[in-house]
Amino acid sequence: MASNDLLKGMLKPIILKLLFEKGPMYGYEITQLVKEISAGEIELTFGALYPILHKLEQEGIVQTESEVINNRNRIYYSITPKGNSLAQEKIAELEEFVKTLKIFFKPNFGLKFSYA
Amino acid sequence: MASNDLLKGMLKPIILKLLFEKGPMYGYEITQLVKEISAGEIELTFGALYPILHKLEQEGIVQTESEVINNRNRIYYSITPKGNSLAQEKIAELEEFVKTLKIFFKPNFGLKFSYA
DNA sequence: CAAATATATATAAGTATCTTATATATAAAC
DNA sequence: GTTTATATATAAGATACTTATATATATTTG
Repeated sequence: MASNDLLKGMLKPIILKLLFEKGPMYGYEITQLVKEISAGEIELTFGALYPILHKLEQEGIVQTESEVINNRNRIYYSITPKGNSLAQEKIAELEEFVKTLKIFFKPNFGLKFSYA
Repeated sequence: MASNDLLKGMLKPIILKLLFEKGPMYGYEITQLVKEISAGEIELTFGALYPILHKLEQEGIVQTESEVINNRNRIYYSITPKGNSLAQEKIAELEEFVKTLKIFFKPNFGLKFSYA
C-alpha cells in the first residue's frame, strides 16, 4: 500500500474527482471505489473521509440527500452548482501536480542541460 | 504554483531522489533545482527543507560534508551506503504512487465496468 | 444459531508535516 | 547604499491525516 504520508492533501481532490465524474455517492461507496481504482494502493479511512465530506458540505461545495436502504441509512453526497467550479479547479490542480511529479522521474529531470 | 497541501509527504522522497541521482548537494542548491525542474510549480521552502535534511542525517540516511566557498559555508548532503536501500525504497514508493494517481484521470478510472 | 464479516456513519485524541516568521551573515548587482 | 542573491537555522502555528472508539443492521460462515 502507498505510504500514508503521500496521501496528505490528495484525498479531498480525489473525492471531488469521483463525485464530479460519477455523480451522487455515499461515503462507504467512495472508500470502496477508491480502493478498487487504486488496486488497494490507497485506503481512504473513515476517519479521514467523513470529516472531509462534512467540511465540504459546510462550505457549500457538496450537498447531501439521505436515503434508507435495507434499513440502513445512506447519505448521498453530490457537488452543488456553486461548488462545481471550485471542484474543477481542485481537480485540475491535482492533475497538473501529477504531471509535475512525473518530471522528477524523467531522465535528467526533463532538463536540457546537466548540472551534475 | 501547486497547492501547498498537495506537497505534504512528497518533499522527503523528492529530496532523496535528487541526492540519489545527482550525488552530493547543498540545501540552497536543492531548493533551486526543485524550482527549476518543476518550472516553479513546487517551491521547497527552507523551513521545510532543513528540518527534513537534519532528520535524514540523524537517521543516518544522509551524511554531510562542509565546505567554505566564497567565504560562505556550504553543507553538502549525500546518501550514505546504509541509507541507500531506504532511499531507493522511498523513491520507488513515490513513483508507484504517481502511477496510481494517474489512474484517477483515465476514462472510467481504468476500470473495465462502469459503476455509474 | 452463534460468531464473524460486511455495510454504514460518526467523532475525538494524537501525530506529523508543512507554512510562516524570524534570525544571522556574506556577495553581487543596481 | 540599498536591494537582491546566496547560505543555513529554528520556533510557533495550522492542518490533514491516523488510530481508536462508538453505534447499528445485514449477511455470511462455521
